[in-house]
Amino acid sequence: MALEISCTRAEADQKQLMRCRETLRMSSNSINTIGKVLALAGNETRLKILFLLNKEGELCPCDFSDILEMTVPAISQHIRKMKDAGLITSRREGQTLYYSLVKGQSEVLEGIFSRLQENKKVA
Amino acid sequence: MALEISCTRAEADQKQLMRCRETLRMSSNSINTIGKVLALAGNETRLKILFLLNKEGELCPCDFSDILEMTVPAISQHIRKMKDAGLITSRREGQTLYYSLVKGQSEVLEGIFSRLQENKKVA
DNA sequence: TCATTATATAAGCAAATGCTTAAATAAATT
DNA sequence: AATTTATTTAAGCATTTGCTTATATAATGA
Repeated sequence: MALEISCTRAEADQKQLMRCRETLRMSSNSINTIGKVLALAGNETRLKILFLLNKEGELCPCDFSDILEMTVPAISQHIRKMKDAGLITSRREGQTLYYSLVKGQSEVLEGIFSRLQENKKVA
Repeated sequence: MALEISCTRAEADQKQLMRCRETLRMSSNSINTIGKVLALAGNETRLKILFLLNKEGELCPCDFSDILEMTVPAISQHIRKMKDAGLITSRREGQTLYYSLVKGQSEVLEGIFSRLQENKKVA
């Protein structure tokens, strides 16, 4: 891909194109960070896990396996991704690992949860 | 996968498991809808497109191709997914198609944009 | 009408994703 | 120490995703 500005439309607003590039450059860190959170939450299984953790406080992989009717390894692999991203954390009690949300880690997620809980139109 | 409750932990809270299932059942439509939006916005290219549309009002595929340094077909395919999902719409002016956000269609997205614009910690 | 421009669509392919099953860890119980 | 339980990790595989290139459609202008 060429790097120079190349949109050939007669109406193309070169200043707008430059401004857009600058906007993205300025926000690139935020976009990258938020994009990762959205990609994680964009999987239905993970969204359910996050939503339930928000509502119940903490749950273990075995619980999720029951609730979501999925194998424990499948759950465990989803959990790992979210833990790696710093969205959730764990506490051990005997053999059981209780997972919970890392609070204040994602205001975007918290906004989503509030919408889901209110059971409003959420699109 | 078995359908009955099967978590065998001594501490397993059967009422909690039932409550979680009921919660998911109640919110399943919302979860499904929001999950699709998050999956779309969870791609960095699409997130940038949505972000720029929010900021600039409307832009055409050619603009995005320039700004994001990607081929027009690549852009066009991302746009299609978001249009199919009802997140964006288009207006024709001669040969050019101007795309814009469908307002009020996703409050979740709007929340994300406001965070990005403020350039705050967004995780 | 023919060429040009803007966009979309389709086919092909490499990479990423999300499951499965089997094996490894770790803690509790016997 | 050996067994059971909870969880993780790893390997394998089918599906999905997101690009590429080539082709189709649609509008403009010579």
